[in-house]
Amino acid sequence: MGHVDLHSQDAVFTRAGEFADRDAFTAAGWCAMERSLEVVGTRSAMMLVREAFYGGRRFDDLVRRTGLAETVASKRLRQLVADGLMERSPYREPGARTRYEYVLTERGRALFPLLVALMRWGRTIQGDAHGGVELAHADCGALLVPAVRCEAGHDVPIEETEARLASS
Amino acid sequence: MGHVDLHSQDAVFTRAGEFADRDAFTAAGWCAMERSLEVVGTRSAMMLVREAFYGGRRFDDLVRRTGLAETVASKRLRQLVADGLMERSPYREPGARTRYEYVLTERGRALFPLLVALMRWGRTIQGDAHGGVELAHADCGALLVPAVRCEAGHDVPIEETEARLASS
DNA sequence: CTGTATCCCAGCGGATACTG
DNA sequence: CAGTATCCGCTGGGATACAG
Repeated sequence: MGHVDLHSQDAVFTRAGEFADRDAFTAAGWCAMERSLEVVGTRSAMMLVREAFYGGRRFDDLVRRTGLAETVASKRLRQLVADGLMERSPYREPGARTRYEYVLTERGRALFPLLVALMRWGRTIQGDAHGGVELAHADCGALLVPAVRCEAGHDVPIEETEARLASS
Repeated sequence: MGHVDLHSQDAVFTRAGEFADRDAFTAAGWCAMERSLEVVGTRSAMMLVREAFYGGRRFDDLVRRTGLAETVASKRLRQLVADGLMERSPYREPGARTRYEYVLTERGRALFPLLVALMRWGRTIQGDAHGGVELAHADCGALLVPAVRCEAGHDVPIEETEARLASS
């Protein structure tokens, strides 16, 4: 491999430590990404989470505003509750009978960057000739964009990203 | 709606303009998020993109390192190319015969924040008792985290997020 | 080595009908 | 209003076999 990169301008992650061995990954087993996809990898799951971020709480609202079939919404909500992304709790408005509401848990709210990333990336495809909902900073009106930082606070571009096996 | 929020501590997006009308969304049609999910909403798509970020290029590598069946990888790669996330181009190492390689396009590389969000969120579920691959800042070694900013550069928490209908 | 063709199964999502 | 039960088509993904 004398001339390693024919396309060195195409930035990819660097590989550190054992992971520099190409096949080490196979031994690493399930990636954290796949675990995420097991939980929120379906259209219905993300749509319900999105509506929850928009403030939807009641079953009927979630169904109507996602456009999902009731059966699908029902099953998915149950799973989202089981997975700890939402909580189903009873509440009663004064004078009304008891209802149930679905609210995002902390784990569910942790999907905020994921939601922003999905919505923003979707805007870039198929032109911008669409209506649709967009997310903005309430204080200044500018559109939201997903970013990548490290825990030390630096902005991290792709070229400075290192993939390695977790110490664990 | 005198007492609006029973749970004002549960941060959700505020709704601006027409979108304050709950049913305006239905008229807004497909959300950009759903378009994203149409393209990268499958396990195989994101796994192939992930491997491409790790530097995988050849069909054989992508298959082995994702663990996907060849048939699935083949079909998915073709679709990723059709969707403009990857490019398939011939190249030849000196003395070897022509091969093909798959490289991320700019649009594919724009999935970087999405990948980080998925990998990071996946770590938070099912404990941290796992090996697996983690992403870090090569310069300082700290782990990557997804963030949300606005185009004006402010960090934006959920409470300062506003959902509105795109002007278009 | 880099795929494609075919067959198969499981899961997602919708339609319809029915309960509390 | 807030679901559940049942059925059914479509697609994602794997196994096997084959081709350039």
